[in-house]
Amino acid sequence: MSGLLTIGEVARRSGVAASALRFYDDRGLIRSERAGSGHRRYPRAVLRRIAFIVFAQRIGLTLEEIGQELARLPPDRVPTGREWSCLSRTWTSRIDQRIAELERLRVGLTACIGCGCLSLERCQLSNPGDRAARLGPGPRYWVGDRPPRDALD
Amino acid sequence: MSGLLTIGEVARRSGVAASALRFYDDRGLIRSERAGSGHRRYPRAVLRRIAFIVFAQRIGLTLEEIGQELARLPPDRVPTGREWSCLSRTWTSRIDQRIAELERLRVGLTACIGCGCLSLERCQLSNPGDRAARLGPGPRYWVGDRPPRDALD
DNA sequence: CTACAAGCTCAAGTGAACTTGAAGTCAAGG
DNA sequence: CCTTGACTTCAAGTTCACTTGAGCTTGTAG
Repeated sequence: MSGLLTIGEVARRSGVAASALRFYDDRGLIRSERAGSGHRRYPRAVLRRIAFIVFAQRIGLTLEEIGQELARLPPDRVPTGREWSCLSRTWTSRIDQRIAELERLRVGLTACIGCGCLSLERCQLSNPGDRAARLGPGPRYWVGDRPPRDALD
Repeated sequence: MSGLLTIGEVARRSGVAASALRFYDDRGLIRSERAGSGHRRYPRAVLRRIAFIVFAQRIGLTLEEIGQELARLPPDRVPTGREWSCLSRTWTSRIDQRIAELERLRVGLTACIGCGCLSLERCQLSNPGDRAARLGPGPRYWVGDRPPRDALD
């Protein structure tokens, strides 16, 4: 046992498909050495890195964002408490925001839609602090964006 | 004012782009009549239906699922309390599951990753009750699926 | 009557996160 | 030596939820 893992071993141990690992490799989210044969060889530490990626994805970060976080952390060292707590704070608040939204939705589910009043006018599921919850095009009034004045139904 | 709305009016009032409304229309999520000109005309009730769709999307349902829910509800009547509470229960439990997952992730964020122990072996972020959280391919050990016996790092 | 905004259809494009397939290479067992 | 399985690259395909664009028609204000 060389201490280096093949892509197949990493896939089996992490639960992430080999094709996905190659994809991450191409995007620079994980780094591999190459055996003489051209085959990828991963240090065991890659498993922790992959766990980090999967974890972050479940929180809701895109691979793009995850890449940025990973770039900010030390590449081959365990992060210090200080480094970690910074990242941790950001993510925690992101989690908390999403939980808050879900809780608002749950309230709306019984209190607003149930009674047939699901309307922009009477329901205040919207929350001014939540503007950034979703960027880009798409429906956003319900998640915090203000509807134009004539939107009331 | 005829009581019927054009697609542009619906778009403005709902905050959902006209192109998205046509898309929903094609998929049968909303229904329109047609003016003699061929232009879509929507009854005001469509706004409630759209609100329902947007709401459900934020909870995390796909349009496919939303279509099924809508099909089960009465097409042109406000649902009865019984009808509603059935749907509401399902969605509430879905929300609760997701919140529970996020809370586990938050704990993991400070307790497990922070201390450098982010490993399949020592961290028990996994939760046996959460198997169905994500179907299909993709990494799942961290969200509840059991890793194979040799996966420990 | 003429602009021009708003609507129509249909096909194709987008972006995220991968997966699949083709065509070829490498390592180990019999 | 031959087969089998694991690996390689690269291009193309997949799903979801839309958006964009082309080319055409309708409705309305001046």
